[in-house]
Amino acid sequence: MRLLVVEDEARLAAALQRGLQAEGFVVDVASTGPAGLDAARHGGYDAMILDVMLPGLSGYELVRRLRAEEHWLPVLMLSAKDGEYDQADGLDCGADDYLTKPFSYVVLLARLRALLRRGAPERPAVLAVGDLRLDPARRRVTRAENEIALTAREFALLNYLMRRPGEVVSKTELLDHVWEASVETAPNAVEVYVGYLRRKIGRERLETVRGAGYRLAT
Amino acid sequence: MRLLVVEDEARLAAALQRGLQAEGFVVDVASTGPAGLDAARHGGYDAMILDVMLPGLSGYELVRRLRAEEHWLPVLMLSAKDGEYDQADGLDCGADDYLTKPFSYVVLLARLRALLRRGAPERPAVLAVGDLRLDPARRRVTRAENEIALTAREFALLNYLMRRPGEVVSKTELLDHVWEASVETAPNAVEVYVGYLRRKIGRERLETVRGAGYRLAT
DNA sequence: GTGCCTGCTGTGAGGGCGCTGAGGATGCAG
DNA sequence: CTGCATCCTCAGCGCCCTCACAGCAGGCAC
Repeated sequence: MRLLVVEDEARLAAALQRGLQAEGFVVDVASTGPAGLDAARHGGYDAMILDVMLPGLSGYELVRRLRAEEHWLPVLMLSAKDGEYDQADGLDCGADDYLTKPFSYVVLLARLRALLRRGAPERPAVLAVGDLRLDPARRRVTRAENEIALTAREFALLNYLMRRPGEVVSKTELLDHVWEASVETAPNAVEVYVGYLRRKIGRERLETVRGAGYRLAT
Repeated sequence: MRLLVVEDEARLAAALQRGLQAEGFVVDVASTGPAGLDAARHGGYDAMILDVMLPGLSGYELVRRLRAEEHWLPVLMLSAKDGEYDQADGLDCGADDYLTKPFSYVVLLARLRALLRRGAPERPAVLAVGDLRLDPARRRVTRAENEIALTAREFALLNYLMRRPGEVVSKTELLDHVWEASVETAPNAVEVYVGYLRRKIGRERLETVRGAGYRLAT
């Protein structure tokens, strides 16, 4: 986990760096607004801790520019309670969370972890066969990184086949599981939808086993 | 551990103070709403025990204001069972736990310790998806820094969707979580409110997945 | 080659699904 | 009470999905 700390007060910056490194983070520090913006743009960080009062460019303005450029890096903002700035501004300009100085280190860590957890949602439930990927939760299918649009029935069919890669699945089994058991559907419907699927995921990925059923090539 | 007790009934306040001090806590007492709010703002307490019925400012309102000012002090609320107030309201306005009078002192202590163990609650300060931001505590939504006015239902719907960005959420799931489970609501209501939301947050942000549900674009 | 069977696909009808405008019901503020 | 906001139902509409049908292609047995 890589963090960027943008803070001009040297002692606080050093303390944060040391503390966060002790927690196992990789921490870079920038001490001016422009330097921070540059680092955030190019650095591939997982989150940024950002002071409001900075030389050269305020923290608000920094986030605003970052967001304007379509960077959605999670930002935890540190704002001084007194003075003209207030927390509402911090949120409105695009920060994800904020903390008022003085803050407890434990709280900072908790908020930071919450931010990171949100930032990188783990989704292990993705089916993959060859270069085909199917994400049931997002209802998304990609082939070699390209998204493929499927109808509900097509998706259900592919979903079933991808859970049995390499196996031959009979037409009646598909009718039972992909179609409602209640209504009688002609077996030809399966052939039709296999056809649709082939056009979208690639003809060769879905083999016909004559007299037996279909097999998803691994 | 420093505690703030906000309770206008003198005998109960005194009893609490004595009991909790015996447990090793440092206990301050405020006897009106405004005094309690002031103390909570500036006192650096680890938790607050708060009566609902207070002169000057109700407990609900007190917590609401506290949260609006971004103070996340753990709050244990004491509500009278009868009367117009109920527990749901207490939770909705930002309390962390509640107890109905009359309560056992042992239970109060247990709940209090649980609250303190949890510590400074890591609140999802802001949900962010793209340039959309939703602040549950303040009930505010902004898009690219512009505030968007939402009705209660619209807000609840967006709130739920923003916790599952990119995932497809079915209409029945939305009915279960955004609408009251008790009353039967037509699935069409979801469609209607999705329509309202789209007009406010941008048509393209809320995709329809035919036959499956809706997805908030990431 | 001929006949048969299995599977493929273009076409088109039917209908399910989702969107929207209108309006009634309810609650709240003035 | 009046006016307004919100919630939700209803009905109509349009589109896309679904699937039956029928003709065609290709494999297999003889």
